[in-house]
Order: sequence, then C-alpha cells, then structure tokens
Amino acid sequence: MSLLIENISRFVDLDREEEQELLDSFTFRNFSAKEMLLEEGEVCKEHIFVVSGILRHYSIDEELAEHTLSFASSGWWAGDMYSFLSQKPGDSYIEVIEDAEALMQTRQKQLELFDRIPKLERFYRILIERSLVANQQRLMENLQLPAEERYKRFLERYPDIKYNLPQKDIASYLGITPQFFSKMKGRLLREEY
Amino acid sequence: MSLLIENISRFVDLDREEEQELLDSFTFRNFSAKEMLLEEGEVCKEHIFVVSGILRHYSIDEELAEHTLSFASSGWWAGDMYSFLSQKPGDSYIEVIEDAEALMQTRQKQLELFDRIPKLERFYRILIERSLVANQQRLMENLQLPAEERYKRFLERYPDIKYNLPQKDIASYLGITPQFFSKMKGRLLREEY
DNA sequence: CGAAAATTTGACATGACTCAACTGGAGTGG
DNA sequence: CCACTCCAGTTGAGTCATGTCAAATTTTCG
Repeated sequence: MSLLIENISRFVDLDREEEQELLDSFTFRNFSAKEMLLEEGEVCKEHIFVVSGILRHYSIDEELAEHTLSFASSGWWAGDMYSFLSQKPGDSYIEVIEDAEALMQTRQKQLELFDRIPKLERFYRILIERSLVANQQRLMENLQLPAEERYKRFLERYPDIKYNLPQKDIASYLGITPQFFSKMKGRLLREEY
Repeated sequence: MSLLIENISRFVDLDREEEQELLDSFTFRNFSAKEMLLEEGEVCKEHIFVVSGILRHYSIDEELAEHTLSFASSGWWAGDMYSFLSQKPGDSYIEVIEDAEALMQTRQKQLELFDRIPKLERFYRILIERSLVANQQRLMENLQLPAEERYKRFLERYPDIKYNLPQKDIASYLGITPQFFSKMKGRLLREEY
C-alpha cells in the first residue's frame, strides 16, 4: 500500500498524519481476471490506483469494434476521466486483464481531501498535467505514424506488460484490426534477420 | 482583459485583490497573422490565453508533413504543454492564423501564484482536467471514426472559427492530406442535395 | 498586376480492412 | 485425463479508404 505513498512523495512532501489521512480515503480491493470494473452507461465512481495486475480501459463503437484507451499496471492510475470528473454516465469499459489489487478513491473523498490538504490537490494537478502531455503525444503519434511505428512506441510505453497482453488488445490500442496486427508482427519478425 | 477573469470565475471565486494579482501576472501582447509564437527547439516559456484572433499549435514529422494539435480562439488557451510544464525545448510550433491579442503567463509566475492563491491552482487543475477529457475524446474519435465523421466532430468543436481556417490546416488537424480533404468536402457538398 | 500559395482534379498506388477458412491452445465437464 | 468447445491467432483473396504524384485552376496578397 505504500506504493501509493511512494508515488505521491515523488511530487509533494506529506507528514505522517497526512499520509494516514490519504490512505484512509482509499479502499483496497481485489479483482480477478475478466471482471468488469466499469461498463458503458455507469458512472465511474472511483479513481483507481493499481497496486498489482493489469487493467484495460476501452470503449466500443457502433460497429462493435473495441478501442483501447490505456492499460494500467502497478503504479498507474485508471478511470474514465470524463465520467469520474463529471460524475455522469460514461461510455467506456474497464476490465481486468490479469488478477489485480487496487486502491479506489471516490471523487467526493478526493475533493474533500483537496480542501483539507492543498498539497494533494497539487499532486493531482501534476498527475493530470502529465497525463495530458502523454495523451497529446499519443494523439500526435496516431496522426503522424503508420501502425508499425505506433507499435514500437507502444512497446516503449509498456515495457513491463507488453508480453502479458493479448494481441487483440494491443491491436485495439494501436487502432488496427487483430488480423492486420498479426500480419504486421509476422512481417516484423521476418525482417529481423 | 476581463475575459480572462470571466473565464476563471466560472470555476472559482476571486476577490478584487486576487483578480488584480492574477492580471498583474500576465503580459498583454499583440500578434499579427503568420507570426510564430513558438518554434521547434525552443522552450515554451508562456501559457497563452487568447483574447481575440486565432492561433494554431502543430508539429512537423520526418516527411515534413504538418499535424495540427489544436486551434485556439477567443477564450481558449494555447501552449506546448510538454515544453511549458517541463521548461525544456519542445518539438512543436505555434503560429498566428488571424491577428491576435493574447495574455501570456510564464510558468514561474504561474507557480508563484499557485503558492499564494490556492484557488488559482484549483482553477488550473480544473482547466487541465477538462483538456485531458477533450484530448481523450479526440484520441478515441481518431481511433474509431473515418475522416468524414472526424470532420463533423471538428465542425462541432470549432463552430466559431470553422470558416476562418485554411483547408490545409483543417486537413492536418483531421490527419488527412489536403488533397483528400478537398475531395471529401466536394463529396459532402454533392451529397447535401 | 504578378508571384506565391491554396485548392481542385485525375490517375494510380498502397496500407489497412473485411470476410472466410483454418489452426492451435486454454479451460471445462464428464 | 480425455474430449469438446471456444477463443485467439494466422493466413489468403479481394476491397476500400486514403495517399502520392502531377497538372490545372483559383485565391491571396504584396
């Protein structure tokens, strides 16, 4: 559980009491593979800090194709930001890819803490700033790069879990079909020699 | 200048003194069309609040193709977030599309104000939260939708300036070539009758 | 008015998709 | 522990969306 504290301490200094208050605002939960943490039409009530395991955040379009927005493993955050921030029903899904342990915080608890401990609002501001930068970079990658290059960036972004993910999920992250991904991978392997 | 105050007041309440301090932290500037506010390799020293006119934020890939990350008109913010937040050299450009007036704030001034007036850090947190949501939505649109649909979303996102932008810039925002954009637009016009 | 830039248009090329069939491994129940 | 089923992954043929190249035309602006 101190993984969370470590993470936050990289950006702001908390004293013992504040750390305790922070931890008390989270609920610890266990999830097993294939469980759904969020489905379309539901409100994303909690922001999720992943302690172990892997989550996937995705949405489904009119043609029933899935599109992965992000993966989250140890030390990363997950949540449908639109729904979590507005507390309105969202249109995305969060599923468990590998058995996971996570710390969950409701928006209300979060906002209370921001009032009580401004340093935590600062931490969150920094967290969101960084997410925004990462997202903008990914957007540019998608505009500029062909699938093959995007795959290489993906490998760099998720070095710890790249071998634990089903190919179809990687394909849906890259924005291509599983069939095309399979062919592309075959081509890359052949080219390596 | 009170456009800025109006904007901020939608999320936090400031008293006269705080408003003044906020305004003092910005510099007012005038720009004319085609001026560059930021070029590759430079540090994005200031966060920009557009009072009037239009800016475009873009980057250029290895094939020299431009990719527009965003447009900014009256009431919107602009800046290379990666560079502004880290104060390291960035890889993007900001140009003036239509003569503009803007308020500029350095990262240092901004951080000082966060310490002095926590409400402003809150405002900024909310601003970034919203940017993040908008960005994630655009990312999903790019993964899911064909160019034609993306164009419709673009029209909804920029209703005020959609007729003031060169087609090549719209194309580079959508992630397609100007030629293809031209053909697509022709097709859409013909279909309308 | 003239030069440069933006837009349009057409022929052709290609990256990525669809559909369909096949293979193989993981999980489940008998 | 086997047999069965069910996904995930692979592969091939044909197609479609979008790109490239090149030339003609229109617009912008000094």
